[in-house]
Amino acid sequence: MAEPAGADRDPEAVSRFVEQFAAQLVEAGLPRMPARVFAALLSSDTGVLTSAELGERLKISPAAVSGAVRYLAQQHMVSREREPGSRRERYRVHGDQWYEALANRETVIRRWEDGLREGVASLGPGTPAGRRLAETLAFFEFVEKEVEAMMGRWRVHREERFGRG
Amino acid sequence: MAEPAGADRDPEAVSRFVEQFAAQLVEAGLPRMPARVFAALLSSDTGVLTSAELGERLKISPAAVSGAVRYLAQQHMVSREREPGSRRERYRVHGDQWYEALANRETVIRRWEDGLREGVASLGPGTPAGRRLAETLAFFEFVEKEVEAMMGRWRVHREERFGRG
DNA sequence: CGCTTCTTTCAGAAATTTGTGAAGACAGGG
DNA sequence: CCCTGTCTTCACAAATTTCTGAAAGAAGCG
Repeated sequence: MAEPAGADRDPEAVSRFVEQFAAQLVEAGLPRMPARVFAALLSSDTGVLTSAELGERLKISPAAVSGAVRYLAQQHMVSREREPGSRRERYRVHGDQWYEALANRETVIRRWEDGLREGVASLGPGTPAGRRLAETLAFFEFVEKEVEAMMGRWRVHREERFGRG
Repeated sequence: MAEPAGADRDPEAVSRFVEQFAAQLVEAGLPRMPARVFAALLSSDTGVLTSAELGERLKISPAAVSGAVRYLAQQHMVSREREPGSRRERYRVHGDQWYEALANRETVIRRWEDGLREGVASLGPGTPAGRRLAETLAFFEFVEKEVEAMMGRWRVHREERFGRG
């Protein structure tokens, strides 16, 4: 029964999961290729794969891997490591950082807030519409603070439950 | 100086805001038409517009309005009301409900969780990959609980600051 | 210093998504 | 019971996005 450590167990099962989970990510707004690459990394044993491995498992061209990885790195969902002494690059899911990136989306929220502030100013803070926007803005500011606190609590919770990975 | 209540002040300013804020929403994953319709509602004085008004302000066809509104209603970001005694339909942003819909995304999170659970099972809970997925799953479960609590706090905070709208 | 291996960039083909016009459906009002 | 006004659905056209193959660009290694 034992698990031949190092090799993925049932490649088909893995693939099924990858595709299915990637589909969810797509539905949530992620572009397809990045979603697939990400899911593949997530379900790999080490959490690290090379460009070639990704291309092979997902049956996509090097170009597609390159594009997807760039996207994911920009979103801070993976990091790229240069294997010293080799031209190979390795991409890694940061075990405990990627979901912070997902959950935060700090930059995005900031831009929303900026947009809303402008809106309040230009529609007039005293108008009904202005007031509605101001309330929305307040909500995002609130969330921003809360999420930060929540992440702190998560780290504690996580450590209790999993030990620090 | 006063604000001619009822009429939007500077239609151009409103439009600028609508388009700019909609663009942010698009970037965050919302389809374009729904984003524009939503922004238009958000920046209207009453928070309620008819299909015709939307089409006129955004320069889009009735078909486009129909599609966008259906999408937004499914996401619980607007609600539709039938003006009794008229065939006109009115669409409303729920002042304080839409961001709950945004923040919750409960259904989405649930599906992610389901996907992850399957993944853990099929990759094997004892494998490194399985453990990674399990941790991710734990994270989402954690977030789900936290968000609920957060929303409670928000309602309190909101009431203090704005009175119950 | 040139060879080899891997990655990135670029232009185009293919597929998907998006919005329109036109026809159909539904509901009130005469 | 038909007419009118409003929303929805459908099929198609247009635009955008997405992925590939090919060529150029780095970086180690002999």
